Formats: sequence, C-alpha cells, structure tokens
Amino acid sequence: MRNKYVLIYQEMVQKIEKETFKADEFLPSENELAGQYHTSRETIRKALNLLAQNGYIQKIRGKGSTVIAQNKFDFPVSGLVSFKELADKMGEKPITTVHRCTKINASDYICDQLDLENNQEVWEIIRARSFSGQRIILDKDYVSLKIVPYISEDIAKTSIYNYLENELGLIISFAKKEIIVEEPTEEDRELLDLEGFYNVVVIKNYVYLDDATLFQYTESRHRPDKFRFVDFARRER
Amino acid sequence: MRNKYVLIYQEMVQKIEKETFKADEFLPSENELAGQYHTSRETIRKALNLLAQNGYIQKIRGKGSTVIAQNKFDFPVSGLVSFKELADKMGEKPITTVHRCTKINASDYICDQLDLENNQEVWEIIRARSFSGQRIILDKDYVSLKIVPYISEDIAKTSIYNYLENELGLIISFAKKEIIVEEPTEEDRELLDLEGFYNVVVIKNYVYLDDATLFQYTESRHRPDKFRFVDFARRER
DNA sequence: AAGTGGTCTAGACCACAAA
DNA sequence: TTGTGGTCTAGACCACTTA
Repeated sequence: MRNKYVLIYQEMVQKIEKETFKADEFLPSENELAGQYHTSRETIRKALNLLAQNGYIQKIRGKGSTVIAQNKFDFPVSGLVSFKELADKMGEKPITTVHRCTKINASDYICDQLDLENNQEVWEIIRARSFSGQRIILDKDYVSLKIVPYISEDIAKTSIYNYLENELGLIISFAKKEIIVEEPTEEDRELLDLEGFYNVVVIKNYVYLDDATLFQYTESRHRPDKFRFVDFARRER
Repeated sequence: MRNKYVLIYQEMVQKIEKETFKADEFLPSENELAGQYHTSRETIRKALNLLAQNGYIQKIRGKGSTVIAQNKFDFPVSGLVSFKELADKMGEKPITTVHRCTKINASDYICDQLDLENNQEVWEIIRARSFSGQRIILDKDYVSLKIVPYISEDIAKTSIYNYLENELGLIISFAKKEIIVEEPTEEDRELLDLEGFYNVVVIKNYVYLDDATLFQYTESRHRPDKFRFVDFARRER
C-alpha cells in the first residue's frame, strides 16, 4: 500500500489521460475531493500539487483547478530517464551494440567530472543505439568502481539502470544535465551513421544517488536530426 | 509581507550560497528549524521541499537534509526565462535589433501553434541578439492580438516580458518547451552570423498565462556553438 | 532507544472570484 | 455572500538510521 496522496495522484492522472476529466474543464473542488476520497484537504492538496508540477492541471485561486491540454506534445519527457525507458515511450525498438565494457584508470577529464582522486578505477561503457538500421546515439558511461564493483557486457546490453536499481538496490535520486552541440569526434564518425551531419548534440548527465553521492557520468551523443528535448516549466515566482 | 515558508526558503538559499550552510553538511533538523523560526514543522517542510526541488538540498530519511554542491554548473538555468533575464545571469550585454514588429494575419503554421482560428491577427516580432558584435540568436515571437492589443518597437527593443507583466499586468505561469536542431533557413542566414555552421538549435516555446490560456509562441534560433541548456531533474518515483 | 524525515489529520484564517 | 484555492498550526503515527 503506497501513500494516499500518490495513489490519488495516479488515479487522477489516469482520469485525465482517459479524459474522464477533460481539458479546460475544472476538477471537483479540494473539499469535494477530500470527501470523495475520505481524506483531509491537505492530502488532496499534495496530490493536486503533484499534478500541477507535472503539467496536468493549473490551479486558479478563487476558481478551481483546470485540466491542461496534453496534445501539444506526444512526448512529454522531461527530467531523468534512461535511454531504454525513453525508447519504450516512443514505441521504437532500438538495437544496442556494446563497444566497450571494461575497468580503466579514469582520465583527468573523467576524474574531474566524477569528483574523483587521480587515476581511480571506473567502469567505461560505450554503447551505440540503432533505430531501423541507423546508428543514431552513442552513449558513454563512467561509473565509479567503489559504488558498482561489477558490470558485465550482458548487463550493458540490456539496461544498466535496471541492474543498479533492482539487483544492487541503489536508488537513483537526481541528475544535473547539460545539453550542448559539438563537432563530431573521430569516435563519433566511426561508431555512428552521421550521414554528412556536421554536428552532434551532446547531453552530459551527472547522476546522483539517494544519499547525494555522485556516482555516474554519462555522455549521450545524438545525431542532430534525431534529437528532441521536451520540457514543462513553471515560472519561478 | 510574503509567505512564511517562502521567506524561510529564501533565507536558506542565501545561507547556502554564502556557505553559512556548506556543501555536504547537514542542515539543522526540521524540529530545530521549526523552533528557530517560531513556526510549525509543516511550514519548515514546505521551505525544505522548495530547496530540494531546486537542487539545493537532498533529504535523507532517518539522517537529515544535506546541502548539494553548487559548483558543477555556473549557469543553473532551467525552466522559463526570458532572453533578457538569461543574459543578465550570464553577465553579458547583448544588443537587440528589431527587424519586424507588426500585426499580421497568422499563417496556418502559427494558427496551429497558438490554437487560433484561421487568419486571426497576431503580433509578429522578429529580433536578432548580438554578443560582442556577433549576431547569435534570432527570436521570433507571435502573440495573439486578443490578449495583447498593442506592442511598440520600443517595447520589443527592451523587454516584452517586462511590458506584459508590469504594464499590462499579465501573469505568465508556465511554458512547454521543445528543443530541436534544424538546417538554417534563408532568414537565419540573412539575420545571423552563422560563420559556416550548418545547423541552428531551435527552442520552441509555448507560453501560458495564469488562467491556463496559451498566449504566445516563440522560436529562439541559436547558433549551435553558443547554445547551452542546463537542467536539474529529480527522478520520478 | 532516540532522533530524523514522511505522512496524515482537523481545523483555522486568509485572498480571491463570481454571483 | 459563498465557494474556491493558499497558508499555517499542533499533534499524531510511521519508517528509517544511528548509537
């Protein structure tokens, strides 16, 4: 049994997506919902705040909470998502090729990115992702050996996140992300089908655990025509 | 006098940025803070949740709330920011050139983006942004005439957001944003110093008011070497 | 066992919108 | 005036960490 407010949130997401609650209509008031769910108003408010944060509703003081149209984007991904989760949402079946999955002494650049002492050991995992025969994305992962003592090529082939969370019991909590555009490296040209494109989109991802330790640095290098980033943002007051 | 929890949040942000609370150290417990601020624990928790959402702290059950290092990015902008606010943060002084600021009948494409009936009137504002003599960004704004009856070239030259919020009293609430990479158009080549770059980064922005009405569509077209997007994201449960 | 953060409650008062 | 969402309180119980 999960938290009440999360359950209410999930149920309301369902209702919005199935259009039991339609776009531009008002939800029942907080007091009504509190009655319907046999709970207190503050608990309802926690659920509604989750809906607002994730772009499902807009709360309007004195009036009520109105449902925001979802159609503008078919692909409402913002935040921290593994490649596999993301591909699932897009309904595409990518093929992963593992080019490297070995322990190395971290280069100066990687030490810097992962806040490590010089020459500490890390896992280096390099994988290409293909969609309909085209190699579109190059993922380069670096994970501290202290936190993850072992990774196999098989794991790299399926889902590292699944292994870390379900097998090792690590809890991934937040990430800092940077998106820039770069010239392709030799490695990009070799491992991707760049088809004459002169740039790659690079997503640098710094991933942190539950206890706020930085444990993974990832570069996801995309062919520019296949890159898309979608975000929902509330204005800071 | 603002809300108590916002005041507490702001005060704690100050303390984190001035390193009264240092990275990797724990904050006082929620009960202690409630005592210090002469308030209830739930109010302290609202302030701490704001800090967590914005990447200042990580809460760890059973232990406490630890301060997250800020240094990883000098430019922690995520979300909805006008060009001018953004340039201010970067400490650069851009020059704005207004190429167009006129009423037009919206094209099919613009009607589609703004959810308008055919041929409704909108403001079209096209502006180039120069940094140290280089024209780097092309901003194309479309605003429904129904909501904003008048915009002058002078306003376009300074800050439209300032005009909308402070003069017209509109309250901008949230935005949906999409980032993609495109080939430059003729217009891009004409109005930007592309310096041989073969791509532009396009940020499509759908801006909504307080009452959840869509009122503005903006395309911000960047030279790829000058584009950078930074995000902080918590993993969805 | 003691201290921490996470959830939930029942009630109060406020600011705002609409009739 | 009524109903809405926004804030705040004081207290309860729980799950987890550490000693």
